[in-house]
This record gives sequence, structure tokens and C-alpha cells, in this order.
Amino acid sequence: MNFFEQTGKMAIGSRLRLLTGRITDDSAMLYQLYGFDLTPKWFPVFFVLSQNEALSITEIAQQIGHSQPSVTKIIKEMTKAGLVKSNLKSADKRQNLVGLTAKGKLLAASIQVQYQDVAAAIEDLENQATYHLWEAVAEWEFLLDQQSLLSRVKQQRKLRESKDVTIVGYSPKYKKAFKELNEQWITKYFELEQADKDAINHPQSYIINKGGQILVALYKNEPVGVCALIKMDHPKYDFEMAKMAVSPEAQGKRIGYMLGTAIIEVAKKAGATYLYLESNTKLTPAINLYYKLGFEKIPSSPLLISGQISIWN
Amino acid sequence: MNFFEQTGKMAIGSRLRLLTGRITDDSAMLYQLYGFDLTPKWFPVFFVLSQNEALSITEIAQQIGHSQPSVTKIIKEMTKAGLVKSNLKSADKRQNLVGLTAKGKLLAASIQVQYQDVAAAIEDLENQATYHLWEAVAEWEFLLDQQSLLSRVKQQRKLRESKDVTIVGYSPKYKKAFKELNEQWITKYFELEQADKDAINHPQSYIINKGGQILVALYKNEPVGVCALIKMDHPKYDFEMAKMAVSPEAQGKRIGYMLGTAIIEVAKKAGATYLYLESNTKLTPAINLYYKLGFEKIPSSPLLISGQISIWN
DNA sequence: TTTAATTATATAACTGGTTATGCAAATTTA
DNA sequence: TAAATTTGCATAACCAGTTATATAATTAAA
Repeated sequence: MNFFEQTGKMAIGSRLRLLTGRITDDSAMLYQLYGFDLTPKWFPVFFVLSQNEALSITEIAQQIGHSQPSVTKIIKEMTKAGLVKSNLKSADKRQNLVGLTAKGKLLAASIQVQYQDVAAAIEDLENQATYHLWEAVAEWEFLLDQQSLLSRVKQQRKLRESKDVTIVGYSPKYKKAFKELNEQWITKYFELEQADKDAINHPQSYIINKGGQILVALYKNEPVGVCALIKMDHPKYDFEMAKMAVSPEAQGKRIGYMLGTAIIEVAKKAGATYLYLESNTKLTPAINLYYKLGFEKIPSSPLLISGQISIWN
Repeated sequence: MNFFEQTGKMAIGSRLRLLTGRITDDSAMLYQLYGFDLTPKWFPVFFVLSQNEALSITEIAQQIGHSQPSVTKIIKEMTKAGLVKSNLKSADKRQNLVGLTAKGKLLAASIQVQYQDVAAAIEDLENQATYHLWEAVAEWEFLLDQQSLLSRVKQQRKLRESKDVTIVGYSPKYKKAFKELNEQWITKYFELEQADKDAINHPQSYIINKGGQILVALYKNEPVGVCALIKMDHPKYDFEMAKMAVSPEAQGKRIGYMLGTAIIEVAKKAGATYLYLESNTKLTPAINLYYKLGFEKIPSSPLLISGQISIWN
């Protein structure tokens, strides 16, 4: 199996498929060896039916983890083989209650010896092994229930991509980016007010020269996010965090979070203890980010959330 | 997954199938997420082709562990998608040498980031687990290479069935069985001689009364095997082991072996140090059994093997 | 050097599952 | 209580693999 040494673990799906096929093939031969008229694909259905007097198609499907049409087909085949009787009396006329026939029950009783031998063989095999397949599979099921493989890979991608993101200070070459990124999202949700226009068109004079700061997030050396710290003249708040914008194409790389923590760092170094922030509550993802950064809601104003950093001190 | 707790490990095939499906489904979505025009089933072929300039269909099939028609179909699809060019120049005109196109090579290069993310996600998952799926699968492959599941179950069956076998001493109620079992196999291969007839028709007078012994193997209380110890008047050999017969229906339950070890035990208790045995070499399974019991060939006679017990002392 | 056997591939037919869909019965909602 | 929604099932169509088989090219054997 040199192939899988080359691919590494990302081929786990292919590798599992091959092993499964191997086991299923041998299982088919086992039923033959013991002289039972059964196929591996009937097994799960047969097993649950031997544990229950009668079940509906859907109940069986749920218990064994198959789709409902799969069970319908299997039941049809098993009925033909005389193992199962369907359409038993049910109060719910949509349901097709099925159960084992006398022949099926006889088979269920006599197949016990085969079950024992197979269980013993697998137990023996697992005892020879240092890694345990059964438990490993159970654990993967559990871990994938908690978070799917898809979502785990997405998380890894974010992690990797955030390594390609650097945060730099403002310089005139980012003037255009600062304007466009802010324009983009503000016009999407609101109208551009004069104060907005002033700030995003003239960051140097309206923000930096007044004691503020601007940070730019670069992804592969292209500016994809900005954030500003605006000097406030207020007894409690030293700065306002504002004009945070991230390009939609660069979403999902935790750029907002990186800009936020960086700007807080800058504010701290400038001696600030509280930051002010205004946001419309309808911008849910942004609000979540602010909470994550440590901002808290000021109860007074219902529509806006303003906040203060409670993280430090 | 309560179902698999009920079935126990004999449902390992079904359980693996479900897990495999789950992983494959997520893999398909991953290719979509990263924007690559690839499906999970192409992956093994695509991977080996990205490692080799050109391969024949059969070579690919062997490397990835698929059937040849499966690869043929996949190559057809990938050719249609422009990833693969087939019928490259080959000395052997039967062969269909295939390799990646420029587009395929580009894809191979750009998909590396996805590979990395998937590998990292799986690595992370395995690090969270106490049992390790990848290694467990590799170990099962190895153990099944050594001995198939089918053969392991057969072994367990023998073991179980040999527990239902008991060895008892001769009594007149086994007279018929002793005769029939011996008649059955002797007439199958040879002619019944007068000495044979005497012994199998009158075991009491011809064997036991002359200082010999007879053991009977019972399977579910039915006599299915016999073996005799015949007193010899010889300077070296105390007894001859003879008239061993096992019913064909009871074959494969290690009954011959059990009878043999029991009769040797009896001989030991009677003070014997060497046993004599004659057999025609064409009875290969029997010969193997005798060797297993500790008999050795007497070089002089080519057609017969006679022997001596060298196990004890 | 024919002839026979083997090898490489393609194709057809099958298998054990899946999703999509439509219909009838049951349940919930207005 | 009529209308809308949900549920249970069967059927159809598909999918990713398989085995069986035919054909052409190559290799081995007579």
C-alpha cells in the first residue's frame, strides 16, 4: 500500500473505501460458508428486525443510518426471499410496518453461531493490533459530530491565510484603499454623510494629524482591510475606533479580528484606557467581532452600540 | 450510533461504510469550496498522475488499488474535463499511456494549498483522538494480508466446534459406528482385506481383549470418529495406532488431532514409549496429521509411512 | 514460424448505495 | 373545520464502484 504513504492522511476516504470493500467481500463469502441465504447489505436491516417485533421503514432507516429508499429496496428483496412480511397492521395508514417471518426468525436464531465466530475473529484480530479500528471509528464519528470535516478544513484555511496577513501603519499609498474600502461597505448599508466623506477622503488631515492612527491589513501585499483610531475629546474615552472595513473578497481570514487587536494595542501604547465605538446593531457579524474584541454595550442607546474596552486594566 | 453498540464489532463493515460516505461527501464539498473542478473519485488517479509524467491504465489501477475498468472510466471523464491527455506514444500499442495536460499540471500545483489544509485538519483531528484511525486502518490491511477475515472466521469456527467434541472410551454401543466409519474410508481408497474385516466387525475380541484400546469422538453426542491402539508383540513398538476414521461430515473440527493426542495419552499411561503406524502416502491430509502428532517416517519403506512417537521421552 | 497463451484495454451489465420527487395520509394552523 | 404543512413511503434516476467479456496486440511455445 505504498500509494497511501505517498498521499498521506488526506486520502483517508479512499483508504477506508478499499478496506470496507475488502471486509464486505469476505462477509458475503461468510454467509455462503455458513449456508445462510443472506447478503452483507441485508445485515443491518435483518439485525434490527431480529431485535424488534415490528418497525416502520423510516424507523429502520434511522436506526441503521441508511436512507429510507435504501431500506425500502432491501425490505422488498427480503420479502421476496421470505424473510420479512410487510404491511402489518398499523394505526397510521402511511406506515409500512415490517417484521420477520417465521423463516426469518428461525434464521435469526440459527445465525447466532456465525455472529459468534465473526465477533471472535474480529476480537482476536483487534487483540493482535496495537491500534484499534473499532474504537478509532467510533471516535471519528464523535469528533465529526462535534465539527464536520468540512468545517475543520475551513478553520485550517483561515488559520493558514491569516499567516499571510500583515498589519502595517498608514502611509499615503493606502489613501485610495482607505477611501474605497470604507465607501464600499458604508454605501451598502447607509448613506454617506459629510463627516464620513471628509474622513475617508482626507485621512491624513482629518484623522492622523488630529492625533489619531490608521492601520492597514495587507493580504499578499494588497491592502484588503483598514481601521482607524480617532482622537476624542472626552473625559472617559481617549479614542474612538472607527472606519473599520474589510474587502468582501478577503472575508473569512480573520482580518477584522487582527485589525481590531492591533488597533487596541496601538491605543494601549498611546496610553488609552477606554475606547469608544459606534455601530448599528443590524450589522450582526461586526457586532460579534466587537464583543470578541472586548467591547461592551452601553445600555442607554438602543439602536447603536457604543462601547468600552474592558479587556485591559 | 446506538445501533453499532448493539451489533458489536461484527458490523465493522457497515460502520466503516457509513464513515467513508460521510468523509467522501465532505471531500466533494471541499473541492467546491476551493473552486477546483475535481471530484473525490478522481483524486487517486489525479494524484498518481501528478507524481508521474505518464502511466498506463493498468499501472494506475494497480497503484491506487482500483479495478482497471474503474480507471478507464475516470480517465475518460478527466479527459473530457481537459485534465488528462490519453493515448500518448507508447512502444506497446495495446497500452493507453496517459498523463496530465498543462491544465492538469496547473491544477496539481494550485491544489497543494487544499491538500495542506485537509492534511492539517485531519492531523488536528487525530491529535484530539485517543485512538488513531489512520494507523488502525494500516494495521488491519497488514493483518488481513497475512490472513483474510474469511480464514480467521473459519479458524474460530473450528475452535468453537472442537469444544463440542468429547473423546470417550469404547463401549458396545459404538460397535456399529466403529464398523461403518472405518468401512467408509477404507473402501473409498482400497479394498477391504480379511484382517480389516475381522478388526472392524469384532473390535472387542480382536482389539480390546488382546490388550488394545479404542477411543470414540462424539460430536453433539453422536459418534463421528474412532481410533484404535492395537497391542504389538515387537521389541521396540508397544502398540500400533490404527483404524483412525473421521466422518466426512465432521471434517474440519480437528477431531483427528483430538483423537490422536488422546490415544497417545492412553498409550503413555499404558507404559508405551514407541508407537507404530502404517499409512499410504497418498493420504496426504492424514500424513500431515501424523507428523503433527509427532510421528516420524521410517526411511526403509517407500510406499508406507510407519513411525514412532518421538514427542515424548 | 505458426499457434497458443497472455496482456492491456474498452465496454456492458450489475451492485449497493444515494438524492429527487410525487402521492397519500396525518397533523398543525388559521 | 378547511387549508397548509409535514410525514411516510415508493419510484425513478443517478453514482461510484464492481465483475464478466470481447478484441487487439504482444509474448511464449510447439
